[in-house]
Amino acid sequence: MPELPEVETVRRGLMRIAAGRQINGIDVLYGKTITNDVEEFRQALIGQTITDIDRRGKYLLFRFTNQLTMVSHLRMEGSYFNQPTGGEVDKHTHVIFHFTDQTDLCYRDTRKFGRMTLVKTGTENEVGGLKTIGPEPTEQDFKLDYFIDILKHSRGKIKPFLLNQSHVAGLGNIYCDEVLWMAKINPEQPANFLSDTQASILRKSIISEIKRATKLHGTTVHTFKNAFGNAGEFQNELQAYGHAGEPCPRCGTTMIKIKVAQRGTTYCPQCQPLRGQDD
DNA sequence: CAGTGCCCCTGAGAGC
DNA sequence: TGCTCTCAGGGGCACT
Repeated sequence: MPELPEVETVRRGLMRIAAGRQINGIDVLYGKTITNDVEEFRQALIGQTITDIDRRGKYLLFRFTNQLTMVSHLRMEGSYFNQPTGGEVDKHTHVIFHFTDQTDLCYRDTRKFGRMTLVKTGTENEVGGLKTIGPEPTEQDFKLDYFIDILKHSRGKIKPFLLNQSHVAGLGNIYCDEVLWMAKINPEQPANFLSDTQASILRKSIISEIKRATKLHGTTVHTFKNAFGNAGEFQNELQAYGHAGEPCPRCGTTMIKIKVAQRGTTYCPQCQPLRGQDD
């Protein structure tokens, strides 16, 4: 499930296999992947060249000549890879961009959740979740004052709060469990019960964890592969996610798994106790 | 407006 | 063996 570090890894791969290439044909094998009219999408892009690939949160932004931007979200299992034109096409490949250099950029997505939307460059912030997306989880963009302020105004649980991309961009289920474990915060803690100290520690954990995971090319669980078909290395670094029933690396207590807002959630009941407002 | 819950999808794995 | 059921989950959307 690509989260920010995985999407950034994909972006870097795409810069090498797609940037600078000119499109001379597009096959759309599963129409729902494209939210535009499929024929208009194809006609608008044929003849265009990919000039750059940017990222905002978990969204990829393919920049084309002719002032066009394709917003691509991988959701659960979307992936890109390249191969020589005419290569084999499996049943989960839904979109193929043919380049003039006789290579293809293929989009594969087993669960068909991923979406692509073509818009005029400059209007991409009106597409889906980009309308309300929060700051990037970096030292410069994700300010402590801002974080403390939005926490105080939310009575919901901290885990779904962090999964909400309008609060801070890029966190998914895996990194949420990791940063809450690092910061010793219970996933069901109401957001407005966090102390300023906890908020500060949590913010630091988010920034450092995303940075560290990006450096290690993301986490490979299930099927995530980067644009070169390689796995990330960060799965070896996970402390909480996927470790239910095992001893907490910090205190040895058995980690437990519960459901929070429909999401599987692993945490240490000893290190991450539920606290009241005055604790 | 904030929060909740359903839905989109398929494959893996469990249970019978 | 083979069927059915459950689970995995990001984000859009309807609803409270």
